[in-house]
Amino acid sequence: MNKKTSSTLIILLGPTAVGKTALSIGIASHFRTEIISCDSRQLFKEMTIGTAVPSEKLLNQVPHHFIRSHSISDNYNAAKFETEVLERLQTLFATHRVVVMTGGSMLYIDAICKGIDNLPDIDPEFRTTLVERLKLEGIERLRAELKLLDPVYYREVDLQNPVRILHALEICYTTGKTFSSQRTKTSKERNFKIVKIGLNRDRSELYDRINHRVDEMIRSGLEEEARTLYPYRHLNTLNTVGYRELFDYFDGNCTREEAIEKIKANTRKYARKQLTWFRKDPDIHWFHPDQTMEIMTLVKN
RNA sequence: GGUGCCAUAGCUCAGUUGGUAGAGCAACGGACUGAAAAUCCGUGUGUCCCUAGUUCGAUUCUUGGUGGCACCA
Repeated sequence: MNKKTSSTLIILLGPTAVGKTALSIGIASHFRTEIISCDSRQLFKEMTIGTAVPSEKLLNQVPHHFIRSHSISDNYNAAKFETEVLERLQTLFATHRVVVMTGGSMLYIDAICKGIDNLPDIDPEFRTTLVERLKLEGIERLRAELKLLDPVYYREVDLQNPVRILHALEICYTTGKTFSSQRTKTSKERNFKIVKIGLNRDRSELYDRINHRVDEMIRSGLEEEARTLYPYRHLNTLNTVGYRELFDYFDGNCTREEAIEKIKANTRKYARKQLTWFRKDPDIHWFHPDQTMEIMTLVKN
């Protein structure tokens, strides 16, 4: 076995609020290594309370990467994450046999494990134009356009989903080629081993933790944090559970109590969506967060 | 204690001129390779409070309970 393939990335994943942080620090400490966060919202330095970034005290126990490292104005996406994390991993594997990655952003995890197709960046102004056209002309019109430009993808895509239609059109117009011809549908090879550990617990227990964590966020000043971000509410990054509900309250569309209940409900919904995605991944070894002994036994081999 | 109103899904409620019932929210399931905490699709889960009648048939009408609310004492 050569030196490269002996490198191992341990990925700790699971629904939001399941209890990943403490365990990730435990595992990283054991291997004297560092942690890469895989969370599409904790990336941003402007958001802290609502994204449940671990406390300074916890973060200081082990070096963390990709937490509050970018700005909400950066126009970030999963492909950029893939590039940056792979670079960082190369550096870390030079001095560590094992690196820990933890988080619950499904697409971002897959981007690291399987890669993402090579597509050009989309001009934000062009996207805005298409979004405007969607509003003015309706989805039917854009669907018809996609049918002409890329009949193959038209047959595969969820025609009710405006985001999918828009993205395909963006790629067709930007590259001058069909979107379908640029979708490889294959996984990239990685020069390190991947071990996926999934954490889950009883649904009612998970929901209790989510509800309590939201109350805790409110006590810690989530409302104030959201108020400072209110001017940037139209950025995609702020279309995020915990913020958009409070923006609704600021706009007078609901009461404060209703907003808080809505944050809890939407967080529970998000956790369910994560579990739906993870369920179909056969590579995940599932545990309860309290099974530290069993988990350590698995990762040591 | 008296009078009136109410009792239907986990919650808020609609409805059936008598043929065992449906909305919103919650819950549950699914899709998803460049917005992904995004976006999109699907599913009704029920002793219609209990009891005795009338009826071919009662969640619906009638009797008597029980519980809740309001008002009067």
